[in-house]
Amino acid sequence: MSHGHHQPYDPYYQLPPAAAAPGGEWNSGINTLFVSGLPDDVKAREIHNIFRRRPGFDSCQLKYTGRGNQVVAFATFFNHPSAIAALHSLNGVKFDPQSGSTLHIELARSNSRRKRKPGSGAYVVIDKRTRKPSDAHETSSDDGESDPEEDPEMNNADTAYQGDSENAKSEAASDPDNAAVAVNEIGERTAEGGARPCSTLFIANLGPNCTEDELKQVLSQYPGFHVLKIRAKGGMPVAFADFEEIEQATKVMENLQDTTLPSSDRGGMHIEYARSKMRKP
DNA sequence: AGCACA
Repeated sequence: MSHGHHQPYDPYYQLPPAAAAPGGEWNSGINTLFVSGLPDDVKAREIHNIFRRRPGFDSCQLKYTGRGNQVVAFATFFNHPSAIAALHSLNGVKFDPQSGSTLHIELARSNSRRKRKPGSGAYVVIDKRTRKPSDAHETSSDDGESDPEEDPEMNNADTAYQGDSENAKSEAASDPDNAAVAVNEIGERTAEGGARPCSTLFIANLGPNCTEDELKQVLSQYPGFHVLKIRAKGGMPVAFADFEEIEQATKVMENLQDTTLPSSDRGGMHIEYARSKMRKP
């Protein structure tokens, strides 16, 4: 098939605006997921149990919005790639087979500003529902374990509600001081490690336990991503990621350079252009 | 610094 677009090869060619994500930024500073599509009787514990096994998970909170019985949740990870990986693996998953409800997950518009208190519960409930006018303080219990018998079968250390009102401020929107960017502060120069631009990337400094799947989920958020191959070499895995266009590979290199995967025990990933393009499958 | 697959 012939591609509809054609652009001349030029090593100094600048990224076309069309290469940017539709809708704006490369939200590479966002570590928080916004979860909707939840049944109105969902429990924070259920949200927590879904996310807790995901690599890089930090904490989550369930929020009963005031509108209808709409319930949403926020899940916070230690870094952006972890959040993206969880997003990809959980988005669209059937949450309740009975009601047929399906998880809808997207990146939150800003990170949850709340840090989990050490030693306290890994999830939080915010209830803004209009129950009774007289009961304005809803879930506001003390910030200790207020309900130890929440779930006897899951009585690990992380099953304590803490309804505190300071959480109520962490909305999905409006948090400019935390919006975090530093997106692309590289020029259009095309000399990464001396290698010439290539639509295949070479990724090194991965942890020994990095899996192809983990990395793939991170990469697949970027347009043009094609194929990932991981190859272990002397104990240290390296990866090759192939993209449709050089410009797309460049974007990914810029955005993920030095970011640390949850599986990593070393520093962040080191990404360069591969010396040769990945062969066609 | 470490770059494979055909």
